[in-house]
Amino acid sequence: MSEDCRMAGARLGEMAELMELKGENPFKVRAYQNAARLLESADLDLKALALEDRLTEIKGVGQGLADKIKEFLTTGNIADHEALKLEFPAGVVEMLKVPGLGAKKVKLLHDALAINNVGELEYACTENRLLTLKGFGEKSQKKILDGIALFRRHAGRSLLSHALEAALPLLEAIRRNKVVYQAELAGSLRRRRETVGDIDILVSTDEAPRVMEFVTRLADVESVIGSGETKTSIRLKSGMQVDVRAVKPIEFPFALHYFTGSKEHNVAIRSRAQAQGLKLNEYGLTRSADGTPLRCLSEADIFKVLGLDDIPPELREDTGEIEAALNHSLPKLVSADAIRGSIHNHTDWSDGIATLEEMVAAAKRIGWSYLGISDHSQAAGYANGLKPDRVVAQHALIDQVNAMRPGLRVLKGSEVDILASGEVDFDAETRGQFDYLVESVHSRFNLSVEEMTARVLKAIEDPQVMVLGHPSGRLLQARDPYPLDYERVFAACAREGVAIELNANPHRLDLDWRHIRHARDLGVKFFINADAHSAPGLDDVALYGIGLARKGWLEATDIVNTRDLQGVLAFFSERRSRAAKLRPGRA
DNA sequence: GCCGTTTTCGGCCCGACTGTTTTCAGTCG
Repeated sequence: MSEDCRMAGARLGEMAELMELKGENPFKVRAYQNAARLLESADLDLKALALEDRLTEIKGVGQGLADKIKEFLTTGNIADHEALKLEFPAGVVEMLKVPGLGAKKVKLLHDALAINNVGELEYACTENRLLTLKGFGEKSQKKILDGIALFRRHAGRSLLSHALEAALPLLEAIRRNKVVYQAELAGSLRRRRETVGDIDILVSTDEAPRVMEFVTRLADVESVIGSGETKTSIRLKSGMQVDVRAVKPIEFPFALHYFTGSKEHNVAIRSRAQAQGLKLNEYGLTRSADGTPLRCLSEADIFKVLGLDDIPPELREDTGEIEAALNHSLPKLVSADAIRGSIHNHTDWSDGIATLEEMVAAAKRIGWSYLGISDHSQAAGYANGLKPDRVVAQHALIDQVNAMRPGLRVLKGSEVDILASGEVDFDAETRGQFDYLVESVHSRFNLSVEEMTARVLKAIEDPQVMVLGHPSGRLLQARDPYPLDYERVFAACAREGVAIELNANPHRLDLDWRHIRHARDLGVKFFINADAHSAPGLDDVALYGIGLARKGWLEATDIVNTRDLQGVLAFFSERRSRAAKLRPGRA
């Protein structure tokens, strides 16, 4: 049922893009965007609501949109949407993804220069054809070329979350096939990389051709790229490519290790095997001298034969995991059941879609013992940030909820903007009313590395700041991280007792796992936070945040929100006393 | 197209930044 919701939302979103290109009333476009965003992150039984004529009870859905949704539910299409698609080729819509290009400019490029896709746009830039257009100069042409380069770097890859959502149902379907003994995800998906190029599924069976045949007939398949006896590549309707490989049961552990990668990890492992007089490939592990196969029933067995501890897939990036496995110093990686709460979450008081009570109920369902509410601060006008009077009102509500003993403790927080000056939003008195602050950069991304670092370092000094939120500011496939001297920021966080956030939103996954270990080695502690803007958003901690922490080699003790409520409050007071010692006399 | 202690029309967030202009349009968050 939530699938209907997501798909209807996606359709309305596409319609909004097309209407924007067409130059429709911007407020009408926004109405479609709002409804799309809401539907895509909500979990409503649309069919039931439609049947009872109650679609208009959804906030932001009036009679017009209700009719469109109903049309989609009954016919699978929306006539207006089909008509709009005829007006603009898909390549024109794609140009909207180039940073710096909006609907107006794309339409002008399409109308005046007959540019139909990103490739033609790039060519037109190199021919200086944009310069003839009103409102375009050399700098904008250069900016568009840079934007295309960024767009290209991400093309063909998918977010981990999208890939997992597509892969898990396929995996289940394959596992249900009775000639399949075992099936697992492999590749970068199994290693929980933040983006993946394709979905790899490995199958153990004695009847490979039957499995291959079965795979080509799965529901979501758009086309079969290729299909042989043991390997089939398909393209899903979503555009994602899936490679399914079938091996014999005895080969499965070796193939699983091989196809999980990374390539770099495999090279290092194979050379280690070679040095021991062994040969490792996707079919087995044999003695080089006489070809005698060594039996392994699991990946752990393979590592054991090579004198190594079992290396979790997330660590297989050839960044020291093999040495650690040799020295028995691999970390005992954190798991989802260790998490006791999340302290960076939004409600409909700012830009979330769920009420505070709904968020609390969802957190309770997960089994958390505390939930921090951290709506945006006043400077975040675009996100409906709270002014001091609304802070007071929200705190009264939180007191009320806590007084009703909801089964967990609601903490009073705020995601405060780090202003361009490095000041933290709100006056000191208002800041003092919170249990804690998560501070984040949301504006002025184009500072130099010195300016940005100075800005963040200054903001860390506020004694109420407990967490540095999404430290790099990156949006996967959409926005590069802003320049920041991580070394100095990590050192300052360690000294101040300020934790660094591992933002579990699948579009962020920030701090990047490549930096996490270094921060930990400098003494930094972490929060894995949902940054939820809806009730289901809280699940991102378990779905994606844990994978991020594991890729960063973290154990439960590195992560503050594995502690109970008292432990988290103790972390806050420790932070305050450190700030007081570092800057005696300041509030 | 949605919404209503401003309720059936008229507003819907709005300021900063950029590149282009010479007072502004488009994009972004």
